[in-house]
Amino acid sequence: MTQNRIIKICIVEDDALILKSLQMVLNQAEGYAVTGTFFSAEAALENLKEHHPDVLLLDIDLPGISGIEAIPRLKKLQPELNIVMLTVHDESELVFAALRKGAVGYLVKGSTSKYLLQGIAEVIEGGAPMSPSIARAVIASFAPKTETVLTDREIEVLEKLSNGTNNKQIAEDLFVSTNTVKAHVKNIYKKLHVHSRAEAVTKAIKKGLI
Amino acid sequence: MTQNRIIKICIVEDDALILKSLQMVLNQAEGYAVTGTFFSAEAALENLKEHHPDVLLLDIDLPGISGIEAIPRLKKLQPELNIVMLTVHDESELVFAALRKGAVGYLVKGSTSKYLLQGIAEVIEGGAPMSPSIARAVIASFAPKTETVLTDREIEVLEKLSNGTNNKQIAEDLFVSTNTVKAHVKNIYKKLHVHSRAEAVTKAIKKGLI
DNA sequence: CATACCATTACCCAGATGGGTGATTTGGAC
DNA sequence: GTCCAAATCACCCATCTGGGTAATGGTATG
Repeated sequence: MTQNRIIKICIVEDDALILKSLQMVLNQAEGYAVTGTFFSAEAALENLKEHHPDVLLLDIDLPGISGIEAIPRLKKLQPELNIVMLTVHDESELVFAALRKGAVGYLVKGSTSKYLLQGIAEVIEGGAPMSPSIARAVIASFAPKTETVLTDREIEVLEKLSNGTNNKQIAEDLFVSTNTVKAHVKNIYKKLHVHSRAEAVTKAIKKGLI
Repeated sequence: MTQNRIIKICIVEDDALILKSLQMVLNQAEGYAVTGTFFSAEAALENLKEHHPDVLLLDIDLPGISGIEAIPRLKKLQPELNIVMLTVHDESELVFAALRKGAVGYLVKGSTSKYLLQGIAEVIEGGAPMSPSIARAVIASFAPKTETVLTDREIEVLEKLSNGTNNKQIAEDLFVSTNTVKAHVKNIYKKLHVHSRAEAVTKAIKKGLI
C-alpha cells in the first residue's frame, strides 16, 4: 500500500453500465488500475486469487450470493483485502451489516468521480469512507471489539443457539451426535468466557460474530 | 373455514347505499351469506356475538366509534374473527393503523364485485387482501421496529437473561422469589413468541428492546 | 364499581443444560 | 515425522429450564 505503486482495483457489479462508468473513472485517475471486473459474487470468488487486488468494490445488492454474504468468503481468500461496498442509497441497515462482516467502507453509486476517488484514496490510507451517521453507529457497536477466535463450526452452532435451537435439534441439523454439539457448545463457552446460551448469544451479537 | 360451508359475513357501514350494494354482491355470490349488517361500530359490538360471522367487513371511517377503534373491541368479543376494512381510498395511514390493530386486510369501496369477492376469498384462505404499496409499508414497519409489548419489569428480567443470569440469581437481584422470575420469563416467552432464553435474547436485541 | 393488567408467589415434572473427564481421527503446521 | 487444533463421540450428574395451572393484591381504566 505504498504511494508509489499502482493500486489494483477489482469491481463486482451486476449493472454493466455502472460497472463501466466506475471502471472508466478509476482507470483515468492516476495511480489506479482496474484489474478485474465481475458481474456476480460467484465470479469474483472464483477469480479473486488470480487478480489479488488492493481494493475490491463490491455491490451490496447482487443477484445470487449477495454482496454482504460474499464478504466473509472473499476475506477468507484474501484476508487483508480492503472491501468497499457499492450502494445506491446509504441505507444504514445493509451498509452496517456489511461493515460488521468486514467491509471497510462504502461508496454511493452515482456520486461524483471526485468523491469516488477520494473514497478509494481514503481506503488506501487505511481510512474508511462512510457517512457520519454510519460512522457513529459503527463506532458504537465496535467499541468492545475482539478478534473472532471461534471456528467455522462453532459459529455455525452459535447461530443455532441464537435461534433457541436445543442440542438435540442442532445435532440433527448438523448431522452429528448431541455429544458433539455439547462439546462445541462447551468450547464456545470457554472461548467467549460465558456460561450459558443466552450469554453466548448476547456476546456473539454484540461482537458481530453472528 | 372448510370449503363446503357457507361463509357468514357481517358488514358494518354507515352509508346505506354502499351497505346495500355490498350485501347484494355477496349474497348473489355462491358460498357467501351476509348474516348481519350494522350502521355503526356500537351496533356491531352489541350484536356480534349473536351472529358470530366468519368475516366482518368494517368501514374504516364510521361516526362515533371509528372502525379502527372498534377492531380491538371486536377482536375481544371474537378473537379469531377476520376483520377486513372498507375504505374509499387506500390511504396508507388509516389502513396501516387498522392492520396494526389486527385487521387482516382491506377492500376498496366501489371497486368491482369480482375484486370484492376475490378479496373475501383471499381472507378465507388465510390471506390478506391489500395493495402492493400497503403491503410494502407493512413489511417495512415490521422489519426494524415493533411495538414494545413488554412491561418494564419484563425488560428488566430480559436484560438479566441476556447476561446469562439464571433464575435464582435474577430473583436475588430483583428481591423477589424464583417463582416470580419464572413467571416473568414465561410471560416474556409468550409475548415474544419464543421458547428459550437464547431465542428471547436474540429477538430482544434485534428488536432493540435491550 | 367492574374489569383488566401487572407483579407476585406456589407446586409439579419431564427434559435440557452446564460442567467434568477422556478418547479417536484427520489435516495442517513446524 | 511429530505436534496440535478441530471435529467427532461417550458417560456421569447436579442443577436449571420450560410448560402447565392456580391464586392474590394493587392499580389503572373504563
